[in-house]
Formats: sequence, structure tokens, C-alpha cells
Amino acid sequence: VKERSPRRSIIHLDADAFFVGCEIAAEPSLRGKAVAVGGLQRGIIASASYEARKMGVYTPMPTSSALRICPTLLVLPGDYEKYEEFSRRMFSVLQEYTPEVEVGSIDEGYADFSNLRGKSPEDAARELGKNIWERLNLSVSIGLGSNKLVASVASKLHKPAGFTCVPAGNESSFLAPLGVRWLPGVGPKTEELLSAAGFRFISDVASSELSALIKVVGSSATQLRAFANGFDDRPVVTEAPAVQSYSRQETFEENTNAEWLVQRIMRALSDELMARVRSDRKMIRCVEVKIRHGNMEQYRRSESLEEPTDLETDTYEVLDRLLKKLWISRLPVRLVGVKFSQVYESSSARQSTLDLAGYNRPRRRVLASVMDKVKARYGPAALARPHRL
DNA sequence: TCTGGGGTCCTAGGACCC
DNA sequence: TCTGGGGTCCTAGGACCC
Repeated sequence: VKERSPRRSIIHLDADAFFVGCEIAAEPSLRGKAVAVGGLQRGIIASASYEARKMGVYTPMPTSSALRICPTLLVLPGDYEKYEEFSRRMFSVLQEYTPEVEVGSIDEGYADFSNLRGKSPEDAARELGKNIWERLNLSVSIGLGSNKLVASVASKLHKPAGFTCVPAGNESSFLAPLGVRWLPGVGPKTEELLSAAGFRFISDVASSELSALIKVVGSSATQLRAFANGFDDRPVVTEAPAVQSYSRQETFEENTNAEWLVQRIMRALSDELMARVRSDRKMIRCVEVKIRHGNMEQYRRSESLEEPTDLETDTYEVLDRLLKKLWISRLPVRLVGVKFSQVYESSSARQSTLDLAGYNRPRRRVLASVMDKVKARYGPAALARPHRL
């Protein structure tokens, strides 16, 4: 006998233009203006106010193009600590309703509102939005539905400051008229492939032959068609997922042919990452270097170590070998990146003594000081300014 | 003044082992 | 002389998400 799963009430909480929203909350005189957060030199727009969007500014548009389109645009450099603080406060308001909260990213998450005391899920969801607005001056949109997929689509449908409820039983009719791009996992490439095969609306996917869909999206066909029909039994997961990788990359202010410079930055990035690895009590085994050339083509080379490590010095030889492999083309380099993966738990005896001595400083300070050392030694002009978005 | 940064997951071929 | 599968790890690349 198959048990019928109980009807759930899932909400998706999604902040509106989050980075810009935080800046406006912190500086109310910005409200109503064309504001964006983005990289200043060779950067892109990471978040744009709705006034800026009316002028044609979208993410991830190059900041230079945005300023051309909208010369009055105020571009702010981005302040992650501020955004993390707002994020923490936003989720703590949500936690007042239920502990069944899944933090999806800095600006959005899910919660299971099925079992609230005394309130209907709908009343609670409306009240949540109002609460966040009144207490944080932050505008959010909320979707309510019987599963995560429907809630998430609903939250994005009537931004900003939207509340969208999909009544039980209406899932597939709600999704049917929307474009396939609304489905999770369908990005620009897959949208193009689907469209070429005649699947343009979610209803097209919902009623498709599985064999035809497999030809387009391969093994994700079953999942995609289930989503298109409004089926989604993914649970709301409370625990933070295990970290799979650590990565840092940096775009140079100007493309460079200087291998020594790329090497220096590569090592500095590696040092920063390794400090994080240690402060998380982890070890890593796979090291990867990425190069992006001036023409935006990028290449990666990776190597697994014999044993996991948490020491910077264990990476240098490998990094140099990988960079050497990538250096053959001699094309000017736009970006260098370092990534550590195959993350293991560390036996933390050594770190705990350092902890007591106060060696594990907060992450941001560690990052800043390493970069500053490189800058001090090789000159500020030689280094791309870090874009902290 | 074209095009960031930090992540996750999937695929596919080759090596290697049984 | 001909030539099996299955499993896992390694490496490179790509799509997608926020």
C-alpha cells in the first residue's frame, strides 16, 4: 500500500535586487534612484535597482555598457559583510515562523509552513513579507505553493514586493503558459535546444513524449517533465550542505603576458584559500588552475595530490606545474583562478592550539592582508584591484 | 573600457583493477 | 588469437545558479 504524501505548504522567500536593496536600506536617500552594485573597472552589474532596470540596466551586463546606457547610474562597489548581515537578519525573521528553513543562498531560501501554530500559511507568508519590510527596510517577494518548484517560480513571478499563492491542485495550470526558461536547470543553452525541438512553453514539456525529451536534455528528461507537470517532492533541507570546493579567481585590470605576475597572484589566491581550508578544519587533495585569455577562452588543468593537505607550501610545486601546462599558448591573460576540491575533514589537534593562541583571525582580514602583502612587494599597479562582489 | 566571482553537478574518455 | 564487462579514479570541459 502506497502512502499518500501529505499536502505541504512551502514558501520561497526571495529578496528583491538584494545587494542594492541592502545599500538602500543602509542609505535611504538612494531609494528611487538608478543604483547598481557591480565591478568598477572590468566588472559586471551584480544587482540593479528597479529604476535602473527601467533604463535598460540588467545583470550581468558589463558595468561599462550599463554606464553608457544610463550615465546617471550610481554604481557601488559591493560590501559583502553588509549583505551577509542583512541576510542573517532576514533569515532570523523567517526562523521566527518555523525552524524548517533551508537557506538557498545569500538572498533566498525555502521554509515549510505546513505546521504553523494558529496561522494559515497564506496569512503567515504575507505577514513575513511585511515584517521583513518593517524591520529591515528590505523588499522581498514570496511564493507559496505545495512544493519548492512551484513556490520558487511563484516568488519570481510578481517581483518586486510580490506575494503569489498557487492553490493546491493548480500547479500544472499555473506553470503551463510560462516559458521553459522558468524551469530549474534550463539556462540559455538548454532553452535554445528545447526551442529548436519545438518545446517553448512549460506545457509543451509537460505533455511531451519522454523519448523526444531525452533526445534534447538526456538523462534529466524525467526530472524536467515531472517539474513541468508541477511535481516536486524535494524536501526542505535544514542542514547546511558539506563544502565541496574552495575557489578564488581574479581578473587583471589589464591583460598581462608576465608569467611571473600570474604566478604570484596564483600563489596569493592559493594562500587565501588554504587559510580558509584550515579555519574550516578541512584538508584538500585536488588542485586546479584556470586561465582566461583576452578573448575569454578559458582553460583548466588539475592534479590530485598523493595525500590531502592543509599547507600552502604543498601546493606551490603543483600550481607551477599546472601553470606551465597552461602557459604554452602565450596569449595575454585576463584572469587567473585557483580551486581546491576533494575536501576532507581534518584532524584538528594542531589547529585547536593555534585557536587558543588567537591565530585564526576572521576570514576577511586574512584575505585582505595576503593581498596587501603582494601589493606592497610588487606595487599596486602590477595587481588587479580585488573586486569584492 | 565588453563580458565578475563563488559555487554545484554532469558527462565523457582513459587508466586501472578485478 | 581474440577480446567480456563492471567499478572507480582522474582529468577536462560545460551548463547552470545566485
